[in-house]
Amino acid sequence: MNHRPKLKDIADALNVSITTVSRALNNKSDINISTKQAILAKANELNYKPNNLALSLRKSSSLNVIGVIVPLVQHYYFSTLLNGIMSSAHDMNYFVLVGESMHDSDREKKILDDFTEYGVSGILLAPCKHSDFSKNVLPIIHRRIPVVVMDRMYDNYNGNFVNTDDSYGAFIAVNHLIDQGYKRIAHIASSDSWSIGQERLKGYKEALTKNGIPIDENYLSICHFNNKEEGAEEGYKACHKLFSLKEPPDAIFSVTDDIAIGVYQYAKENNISIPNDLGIVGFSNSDISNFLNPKLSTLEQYAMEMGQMAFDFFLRALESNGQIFQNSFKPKLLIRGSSKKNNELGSRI
Amino acid sequence: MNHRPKLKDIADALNVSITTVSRALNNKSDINISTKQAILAKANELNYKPNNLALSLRKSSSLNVIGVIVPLVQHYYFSTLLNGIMSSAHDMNYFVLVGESMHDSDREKKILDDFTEYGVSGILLAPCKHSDFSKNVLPIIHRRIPVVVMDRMYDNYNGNFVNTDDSYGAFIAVNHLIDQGYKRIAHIASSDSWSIGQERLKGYKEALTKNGIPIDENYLSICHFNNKEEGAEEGYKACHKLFSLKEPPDAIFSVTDDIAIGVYQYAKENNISIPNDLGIVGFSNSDISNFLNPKLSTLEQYAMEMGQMAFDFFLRALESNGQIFQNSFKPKLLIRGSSKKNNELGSRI
DNA sequence: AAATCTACCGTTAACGTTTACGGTAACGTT
DNA sequence: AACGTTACCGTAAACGTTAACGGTAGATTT
Repeated sequence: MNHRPKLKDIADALNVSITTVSRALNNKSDINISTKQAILAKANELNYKPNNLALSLRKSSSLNVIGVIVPLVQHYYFSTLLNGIMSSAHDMNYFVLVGESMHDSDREKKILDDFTEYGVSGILLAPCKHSDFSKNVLPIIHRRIPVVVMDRMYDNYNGNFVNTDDSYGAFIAVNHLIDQGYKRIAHIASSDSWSIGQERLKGYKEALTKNGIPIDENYLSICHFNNKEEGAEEGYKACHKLFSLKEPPDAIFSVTDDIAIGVYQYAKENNISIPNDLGIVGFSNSDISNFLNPKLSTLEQYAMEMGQMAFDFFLRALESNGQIFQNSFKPKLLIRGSSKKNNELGSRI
Repeated sequence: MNHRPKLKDIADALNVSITTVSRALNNKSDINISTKQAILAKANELNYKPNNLALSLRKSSSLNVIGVIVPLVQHYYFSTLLNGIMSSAHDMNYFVLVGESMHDSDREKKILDDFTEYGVSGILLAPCKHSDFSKNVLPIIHRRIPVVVMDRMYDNYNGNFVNTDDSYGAFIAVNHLIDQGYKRIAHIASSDSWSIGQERLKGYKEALTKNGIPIDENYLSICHFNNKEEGAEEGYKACHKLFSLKEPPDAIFSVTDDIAIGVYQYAKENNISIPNDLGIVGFSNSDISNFLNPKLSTLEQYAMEMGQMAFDFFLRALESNGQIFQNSFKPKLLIRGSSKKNNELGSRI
């Protein structure tokens, strides 16, 4: 007879009521110190563990469970984010339900609804492209379930979030290219209207104007992302367009690392030398950026720290009532081989 | 009033008992067809959704929830595996709890215990290195919770599993190198006693002997993995050792792509040309393998399909009683630039 | 006409826990 | 002696659902 011990087992063994046992284990008052100790000892002896399912039903919300939604776990950035969330969650004894929106807003909504129906105590969401805020997220906020939005930002959103200071990142990246002596700096941007792309574009322009360089719309090449996260092809096309100009750029700030890969391909096929003929800086510090040749300069986004903070924000939002937590991480410029124009010292530094 | 509708709401609205409503919604017998229809209509009108928490308590196991444990989500192979699992789970309306063992057996055990305590209806486990089967997994199997082991195999394990036919993969890889005309083929192996490394070593040896090539123990370089999944350094060292031989190898079959990266680094620093001076084949088709220069020949492991099948096995194990499901995926050799010795036609084919 | 069967439905207990409420005994206060 | 207070503990209801069991009315069989 090997069933899992419950309150009744302890109660029967000590001839007390279930309620008393519950009181002892939950540090409630109205209990004698010696009974309490006896109960605790017995609980320990029987290796009692509270039944989460019963607790969840009682509290009518899944205890210690959060839901996390990302567009795609395979993307290094998101898996790093997930890693950060899960490590914090594990420390705090939280379970993590994971769902993938696959960059489909309807699927995202379905998962969000499933999660709330399941009774998660909070939701951490990295929205997909074209995610519909009022349709997908608002109903959940109205249910008073803590939500932390990560990475992408909704327009006029003023709830909990953690994200990257994209315009700052773009600014220091372009500034760096200017410092290196590049003169005609292009930007391969993203077509969608999401804040990320817009902010990076903004930072790009700010850096140019601050350095007294006029903004040339010809040096703006827009990438139309499909939903499969395959930026390389788009980067290739965009690069081709830029090099069809009478005066092609001598540097590119690419809105993502993926797109930069396409630039590498174009450069290789057309004997354009990186970084001498063309400097390039990406965004994200994807794992691949380190294995390109030369290594791609890029912006570290602290995805793991973002994940940890997102979980922390969730916890704090759960406890405080209605307080709002927000943070933008300043990305860090990683200067590698792809953007060092005057590299007399070689790449061994 | 805006609370979530329950059986009682439907029952009250139609003046029937809760049980009758339950019967109607669950396609049970002992119910009049017209009452049933009325109930279904009402349920639809009120947008009734069953309460998972209550159901879970009743059945004393979390309904439609599985637990998945991988060593590290950031690893492309595991996130792809996860992706496969989650897509199938989503189709079948299952929730997926995810945990990371971080290649720590004790942590793995903790998560496994947490999952079973939580009441998941099944567990999909990609064991960490040095995972302790009898300590971590056996107790769960004894609880009759369906377990599917993925990727790594335990010694003498005869439960449900999906994995890769590693010896086969190694065999065709080495065979390919021989076909290309490489003569002195080394193997950078893994030190741990896990089946994966052993099987790949076995396949390596089989290919050599089948082609009448004697096995030279000097061409066996063992890598000592740490737990951080950083194979590149180890690969570098192993490669250094091999090239200190009087007669260095002209080809390397590397037990993983990560290790192959270290070989690339060594080759670059020592002006060894890949694939002309040194052919190399990796294992896993990691995302990076495609961005190395030249592209790394490697073995596709079908991680996504493995994940999908693992979930399918779980479902079938849940329904059938005690039946066991097993499958080994034959990996596919992806011949890329790193192993084409006689590439007169260039790499444009 | 009595007995049996069938179709339909409700009552009740159960899953394991928490909590509002009530109760008892001992003690102190008027 | 009557009352109030305190410390401790148990009873019962509740969370939302399912399932064993029983019951009733009508139809069918003996």
